[in-house]
Amino acid sequence: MLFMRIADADLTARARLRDAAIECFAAVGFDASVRTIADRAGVSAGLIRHHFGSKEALREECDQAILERYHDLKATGIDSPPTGIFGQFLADEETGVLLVYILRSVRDGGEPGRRFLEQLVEDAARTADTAVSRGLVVPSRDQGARVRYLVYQSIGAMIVHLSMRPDLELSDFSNVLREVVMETTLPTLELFTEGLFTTRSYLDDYLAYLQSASPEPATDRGPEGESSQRS
Amino acid sequence: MLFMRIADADLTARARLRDAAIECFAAVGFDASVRTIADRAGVSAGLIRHHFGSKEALREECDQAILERYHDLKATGIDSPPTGIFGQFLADEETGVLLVYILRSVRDGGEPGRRFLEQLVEDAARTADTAVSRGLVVPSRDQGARVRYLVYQSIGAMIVHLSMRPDLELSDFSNVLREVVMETTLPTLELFTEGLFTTRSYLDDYLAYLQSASPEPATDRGPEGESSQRS
DNA sequence: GTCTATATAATGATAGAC
DNA sequence: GTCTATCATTATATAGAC
Repeated sequence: MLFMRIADADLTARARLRDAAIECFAAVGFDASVRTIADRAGVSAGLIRHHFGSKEALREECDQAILERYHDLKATGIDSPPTGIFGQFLADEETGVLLVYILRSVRDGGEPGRRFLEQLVEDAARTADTAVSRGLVVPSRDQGARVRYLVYQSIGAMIVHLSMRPDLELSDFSNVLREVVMETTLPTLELFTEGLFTTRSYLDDYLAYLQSASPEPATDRGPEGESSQRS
Repeated sequence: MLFMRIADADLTARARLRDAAIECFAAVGFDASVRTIADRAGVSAGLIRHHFGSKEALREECDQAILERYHDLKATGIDSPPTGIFGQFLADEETGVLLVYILRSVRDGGEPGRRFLEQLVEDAARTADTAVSRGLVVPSRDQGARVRYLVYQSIGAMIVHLSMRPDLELSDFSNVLREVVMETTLPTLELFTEGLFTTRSYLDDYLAYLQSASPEPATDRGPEGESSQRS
């Protein structure tokens, strides 16, 4: 049996099935068959029906478990420097599985993925607002749009990385994530610190266009002008 | 027949099947059944085998066609201002299908997606190098890593948007893409123009860390210091 | 060239023995 | 609680008629 289990400890078969499902879903996606899941748990496929009723119900329980683990992680998490929004995920292998599970959910769409994504956006919004109010981050003319944009890009980039590694082995999760961070830290810091354009004209032109299009552009920023930093 | 075809003109049944497949793959993903494809083309499913041999072979032909269309589009394309790297895709409905097809390919991983992605990175690298040499974009300490990072994020963010819209109707493709651009233009321009951090310390600390870790950090940038802009 | 009908494989669901 | 065996469904692949 080549299980490579993370925690096949003395859990009830039900919990083992749930954890095995989480690992399978994270590793190969949600089209992992019930037989594969049962094999990983070391039990027979019929038990899935017996304990959960259906594969769909099993997945819902997995989603629930992941959401709880995410909240637990966030509760204990230090608010790390905003170097990419997800540096805190890189601790151990279990959090690696957690992140990959969420990435798969978002990638595959549907209600679970949407809920995870909205949760991430919500949390990031709080973090961003705090950072702005502390003067660490420049304010945006539309803070909500910016944070959503940043989350979509962070998550999306990781999804792309993930998609380039088909059928990831569970033991490789944290390694791959670390690798991604290694590759993206420098560009991220450069972009966040120095920007990309050498001229303001692209932005200013667009702002002028917005002004001309609608009378009240609904900004939540102060007076127009340079990127002021309020401490 | 509710076909909503884009170009069901006087094409040979083979070409119609291929175009129908492209549209189905873009609309619902690559697990679209051969029956669905045949229905959309207005022929029977057996013809797919007759003309292509297998669904996999059909997909390869679709990939090939998309790659050619992409190259054609890029050949005729003006090198637009780098407002996000893919503003040129937003023209008509056909290019919308093109982009969504590529997004699905990347999202689902595998060799086709990898090839598309590498193509995009390659092209973006040329564009970025030109922009840097023209003094429009600040140079990076690792241009290759930066452009890959930017492409992964752009594509990834669009994949996330796409995943939040399951079973997109073909006629909605360009609308959704336009919507995405509307939502992301301001944050993108802000970030590219003004950056995110109010301090250089995150970047400088990381650079110092890199220096201490390896003797020759292999930068392709000039002397250290402020973000110089050479015209 | 095109269609209808069928073979084969995989999957989730289910029933009943222990 | 757990397992084995089977059913029903769906998808692709295939064969043969027109």
